[in-house]
This record gives sequence, C-alpha cells and structure tokens, in this order.
Amino acid sequence: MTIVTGARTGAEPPDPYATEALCARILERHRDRVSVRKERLATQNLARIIEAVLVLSSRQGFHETSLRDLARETGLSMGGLYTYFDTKETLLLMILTEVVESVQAALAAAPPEVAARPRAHLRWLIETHIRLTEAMGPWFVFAFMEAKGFPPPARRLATESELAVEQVFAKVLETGVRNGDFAIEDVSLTAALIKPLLQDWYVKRAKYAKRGMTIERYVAGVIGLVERAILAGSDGPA
Amino acid sequence: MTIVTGARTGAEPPDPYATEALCARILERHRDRVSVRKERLATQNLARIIEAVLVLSSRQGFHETSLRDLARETGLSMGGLYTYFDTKETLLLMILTEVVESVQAALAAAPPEVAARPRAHLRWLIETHIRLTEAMGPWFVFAFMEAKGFPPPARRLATESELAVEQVFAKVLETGVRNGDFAIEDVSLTAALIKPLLQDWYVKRAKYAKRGMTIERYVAGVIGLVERAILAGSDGPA
DNA sequence: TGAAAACGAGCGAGCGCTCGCTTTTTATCG
DNA sequence: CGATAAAAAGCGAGCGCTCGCTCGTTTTCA
Repeated sequence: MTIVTGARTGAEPPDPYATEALCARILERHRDRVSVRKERLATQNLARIIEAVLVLSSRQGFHETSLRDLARETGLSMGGLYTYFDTKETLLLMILTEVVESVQAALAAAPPEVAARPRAHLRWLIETHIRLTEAMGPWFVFAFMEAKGFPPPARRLATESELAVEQVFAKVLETGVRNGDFAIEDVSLTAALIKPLLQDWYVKRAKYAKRGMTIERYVAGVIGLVERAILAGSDGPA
Repeated sequence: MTIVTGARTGAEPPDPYATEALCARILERHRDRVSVRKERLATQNLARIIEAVLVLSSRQGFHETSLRDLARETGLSMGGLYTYFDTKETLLLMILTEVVESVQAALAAAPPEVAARPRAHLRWLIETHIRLTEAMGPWFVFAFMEAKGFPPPARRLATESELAVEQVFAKVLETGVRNGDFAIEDVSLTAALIKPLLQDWYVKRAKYAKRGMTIERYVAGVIGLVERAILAGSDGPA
C-alpha cells in the first residue's frame, strides 16, 4: 500500500480543502505575522505546522500542547516555528479564522435554482454543512473543542460565526413557512436545534465510525428527521 | 433584594442537587482521598472548592485554572486544598463521576405507569434529562467542555456514560416501534440524534438566555420536534 | 493539651518566547 | 560557468515565570 501525498500528477483538480490550499489562504490573511518570504516554502511549512497542531490538540488539547511538542512533531526548531507565527495564540486564530471563513463561503454558495425553493435549499444546506465538516474534520473539531478557553476576541469570532450559520437556516425556514412548504411554530428555536444535529457528525465521529455509519446515511437521517418535523400537510402542530 | 443561600429554615425539603448534597455524596465516594475526618466540615469545604472550580473553569478552563487561583477563590491555602484531594486530577474525577452517577440515577427513576407507555416514557426522559442538566448546570457544562484533554480513565467514563444514556433512549424507541407508537427507520441513529438536542440547552445556555427562551418552551420544542419526526400514522417515511 | 486542620515558602519541572549564531539559498560578477 | 558575498531561513540554549505539589510549622478546637 502506497500513500501518495502532495505529489500532483498532471491535470488533477486541486482539492480546495486540502491542508495546503487552506494554508495558502491563511498565509495570505496573516502575511504580516509570517516572516518567511518565499510563498511556496511558507505554505508547505505552515501546512506541516497546522497539521501537527490539529493532531496533537485532538490528542491532548491545544493548551496542553507545548511548542516543544510541536517542534518535535514538525521537525522544526523552536526558533524555526516562530518564523511562521508570532504567538501561540496567533496559531490558534489562524485555524479558527479559516474555519469560520470556509463555512461562511460554503453556505453562501447555493445554486440559484436550489436557493429558489426552500425545501431544496434546506436539504442543500444540511448536506453542504455536513460534507464541509467532513472535508475539514480536524479543523472543525479543533474549533469546537477549544472554543472555551479561547481569548475573548477568538471567542467572539466563534460565537458570531455560530449565530450567522443559524441565521442562514432561520431565513430558509422563514421563507418556507411563508410559501407554505413548512409548518413551524418557533422558527428561531428550530433553526437553533438543527445546528447540534449537524455538529454531532464530527464531534462524535469516533462513535459513528465504530458503528459503521456512513456520511450518506447520516445526511439522509438528519434531513429525514428535520423534514418530518417541519413539512406542512403531514400532521401539523398539536 | 436578599439572596439566602445555605440557610435552612425549618422543615424545608433538602434539595438533592444543591452543591452540598452533591458534595456529601462525593465525599462518601472518595473518603480515602480526603484527609479531613470531620464529616460536616469536609462537606462544606469540598462544596466551596468545587463551586470555585466550576466558576473558574467555566471562565478560563480547568487546565488553565491554577491551584493558586483556586486557593484565592476559596480562601484556603495551597496546603489546605490538598487535605481535600490528593491530585488536581482527582478533583476533576470527583466532579465528572458525580455527573455520571446523577444522570444514570435520574433517568432510571421513571414511575412504572410512565415506563409502561413508550410515548409517555420518551417525553418523560427528555424532560427529566433537560431539567437535571438545568439543576446541575455548571456541573454538566464542566463535564462537557473539559471532556477533551481528560486523562484516559476519565475520558472512558464520559464516553461510557454518553453511550448508556443513548441506550436508554434507544430502548424506549425500540419498544415504541414494536407496539406501533413510533415509525422509525434507524432507531440507533435517531437515539444518537436526540442527545445533542438535549445538550444544546446547557452548552449554549447564554444564547438561549439572551433570547428569553424558557426551559418550558425548550422542553416543549424538543419533544415536539422529536415526536413529529417519529410518531406513527402521520406521514410515514418516504 | 494533644490531635486535627490550615498554612505558605519553597522545590523541580516545564512553559512561551528570544536572540546570537550557523546553515542554506539566491544574486552578482570575474 | 564557478566563486563569493549578501540575504533568508533555521537553530537551540537560555530567560523569566508559573505550574502542581510538599512539608515543617502554626493555629484551632474538643
């Protein structure tokens, strides 16, 4: 069994959620904190660093991961690390910001023909969100698990992002209620309750893996549950 | 406005979820780790310590809460603290174990006439779980937020408890499917998805408080959503 | 007055971060 | 071209500090 990483063979489509692609965006966003000038080198090493942070943090938590651990895992030295960020906290913000931006961008990209019909739009949002968190699994786990104990600016960022996602769902539910697709008593609460259903897939990933649950069945399960709960014409609220 | 805490006036029913009552059980369970012999004193001081841990941890995380912080908050000295536990990790296990035992005990206490009917039983489980987490709010938040970065034994305890709760729900769903109350395609997945709905109430407590959401409406919202999704005879799965 | 409880300075270890130095890469020119 | 110097990148011992925890001493109280 051979695992090929990083080697591009010909005209293969570049995965926009590969660590390097994500790190290229991070680098762009935090150019002033990274003192390494060569773009390609900086991207590659940043990818090594962040991959290591995600691995070590999932094992023992971010605060319990020391920069010496990180140096050992990446093969860089203490000083070497500090040419890619100016503070341990910056490292945390790099990851968190990328997660927030990615989810925002992904959920806003619904095709017009989907966005036109609330029921299709809702299905699309649920599937897109779950598949995004699947593609960026460790990133979302990191953002979720380390959210507490964040410094206040990072915490605010996380809270605002959470709220923004909820608003996206609330808006679609609202539209669906107005055009008669959905029958919902409390739109705000329903939107709030959809979020933890989406999060459970990556938060409890190990559990689902052990049961042989696939992402397709999970997506179908969540969509099914939500739709039975809100589709108009089936039963209506008591 | 006067807030009375701890003062017992006459024949008032002792709250089984008051910090002191919980700490009395903790003390019993960890008698060998606490070197203070006087029962009443030990319970009171343990309550002060654990209350402080919950406050400080919710603000900055458990690992970032130093024993010096804890000493300042409780008014005890470093050495004084160590007569109530032998290790910082023990302190964590004390809290976690009490949470696990409480939820187990609470969910097993359904009255026979409720347990006999799946639909009533499911409602009762949802309401009981949410109300328990409300009564022991900071305890559950602590267990949930600090679960990562737990030492392996604590982590296993948390995982097993999570699974046990899910099994309780799965069993009721199963019974309901057999007697025709419920129509569910994937019982295991449905049971898994109910849990995050229950947790959201204490995990995102601040959000719900800001919106003026009450526990009654939250309980009703979750029960409503779950029932519309699984009650037989309304629509049936596609 | 003696046992129980509380105290708090001090220990070694490990933390995030720095900075003077070495190695590698790149640009320049005889 | 190969030699070479300037610039970029990488290195790691060491700084000041805080951590969890200990233990000889003092205080409290039955």
